[in-house]
Amino acid sequence: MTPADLSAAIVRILAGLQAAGTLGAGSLPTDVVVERPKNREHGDWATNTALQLAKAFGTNPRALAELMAAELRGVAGVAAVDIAGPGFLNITLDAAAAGELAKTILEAGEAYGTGSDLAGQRINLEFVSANPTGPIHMGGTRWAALGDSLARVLIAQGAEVTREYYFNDHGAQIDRFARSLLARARGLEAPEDGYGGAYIGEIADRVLAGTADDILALPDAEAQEKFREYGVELMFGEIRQSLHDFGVDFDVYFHENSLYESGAVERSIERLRELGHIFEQDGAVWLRSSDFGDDRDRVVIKSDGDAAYIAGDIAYYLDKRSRGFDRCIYMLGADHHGYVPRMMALCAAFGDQPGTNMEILIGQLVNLMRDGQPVRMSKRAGTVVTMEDLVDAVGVDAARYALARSSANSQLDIDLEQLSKRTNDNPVFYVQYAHARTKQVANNAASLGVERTEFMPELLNHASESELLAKLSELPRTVAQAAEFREPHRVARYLEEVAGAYHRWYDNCRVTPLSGGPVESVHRTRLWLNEATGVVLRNGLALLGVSAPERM
RNA sequence: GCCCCUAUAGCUCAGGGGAUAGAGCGCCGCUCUCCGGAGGCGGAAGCGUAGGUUCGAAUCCUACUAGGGGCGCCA
Repeated sequence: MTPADLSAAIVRILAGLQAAGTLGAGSLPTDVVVERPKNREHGDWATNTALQLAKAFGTNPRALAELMAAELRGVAGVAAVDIAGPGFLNITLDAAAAGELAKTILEAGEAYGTGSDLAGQRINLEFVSANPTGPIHMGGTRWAALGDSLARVLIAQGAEVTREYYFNDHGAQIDRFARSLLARARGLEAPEDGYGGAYIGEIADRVLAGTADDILALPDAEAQEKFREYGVELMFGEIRQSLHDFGVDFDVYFHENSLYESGAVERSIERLRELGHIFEQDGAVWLRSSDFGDDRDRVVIKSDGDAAYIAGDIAYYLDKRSRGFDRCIYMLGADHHGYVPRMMALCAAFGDQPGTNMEILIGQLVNLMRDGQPVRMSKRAGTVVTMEDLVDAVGVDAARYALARSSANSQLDIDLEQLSKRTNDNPVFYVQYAHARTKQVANNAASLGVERTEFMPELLNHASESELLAKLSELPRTVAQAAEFREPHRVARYLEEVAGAYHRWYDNCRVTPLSGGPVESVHRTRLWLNEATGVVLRNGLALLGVSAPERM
């Protein structure tokens, strides 16, 4: 008996009451929320359904609660139903019905926690998309952790997800990058508007070492082109490697330049022109984005004939849609939030639904802190702190967990001291240790002959077992909400609660008998609960891309 | 000036209309004759301000204050 089972039972009861004429006409909910009450004196589960629906059914909350309670008491596994306050229903299960969950979880295994809310949806999830002009900095790192985890959560809800990286290999920033490489190779200062980190020297050296001809002997324009061609390739290789080492691999690395080479940019602008949303003024080509909620119109082709940045986005969006994606989710940094209205406008200009076909998530900035001061310098990049810096300092698990455990729309300060020097005082270790402990307990149980040969769920009746079971039952709902709200951090917070409940259970309920004592049914049954906790922690950590070690 | 995000414990953050607002860290106590004490138990400590909606607001709305970010024919 899980909260989901109770919820379904309540929906059936309401329908039954209405069919019997006991309730007036009123639209029935398809799902009601059943929650663990904060105060254990209020039972195992509680719902405020009667308070919320009474008005719609033309009755008062207390009366509706009475009707529902009478029916609920007849549901198998329900031990008691009380009505409290203005109309809360407090439900107590019998221990066996609650304990059954341990077996359910073990039978489901890796599938426990998955759902089908998003079944059939084809989602394109674009994140990171950092320019290949330098290493990935903290903003991109946060998106890598959060985006990859979101992808996993969406997949767990049945969506078909393509992780995509938009590779901006076209335009002025790349030119500056190439000029910077060339200048460094010639022993000159970086250009005024160029890039100056130590990595520029490294890349420049590798370009020189990797090309047979003496490209420094070429005229500037040709030499710069060589540095652009090979330098971008090398930089991008490094970015891919950093991401891979971070546990993030994209299904598609999309090259902006390909949109220009294939003519997709011209074709997409032509399409908008046919739809009547393009006009020309002052020698430039404009998108009438103000017709679609943007605060002004936007230049698509500049008066000098070059494409503006948005031209690539127009073509890219159309390309994603033509590849069959119902939803295109973009994860952007806070410094790009001003770009959102024009993106939504171009979506609408194509006749699509902003917010549905196109969804944009904005992530606030993240600061690395050390000794209470922001860390701004990176050895390699010169100015920004990179993904590699963070991983070097704290490791992949701690880095990903720290970045994924907070909501994207709050700014985040990450304390390197807490994550590195005192690693055992870190939330990720609290969770990972709980998982390792389930393994240790299982090993001890095996060596003492405790096996899962019998399962008597009514023996899981200690208060700490009730708490643990209740917490384990919430994984499916947590994952579903994380997917619905695009908030994978919910999974991390949930796991911390599971870990706490497990540690408390461990201190109260032994899986192995005291030395010399007989192995009893209760030990064998508790082993199921121990294993079920391991499954939940493992499945949850997997959604965050964090390892579940068997020992620490 | 306009737009976006944020304001909850000493710190970093959860809490998407419900009952006594939580976690980790830090601080003060306690806890091991038996599954790893990297644990557990107890304590001190908090919703920026002012209104509004509601039976009920940390949560929704408005104003204000404070912090961060953004407002190019840059990318």
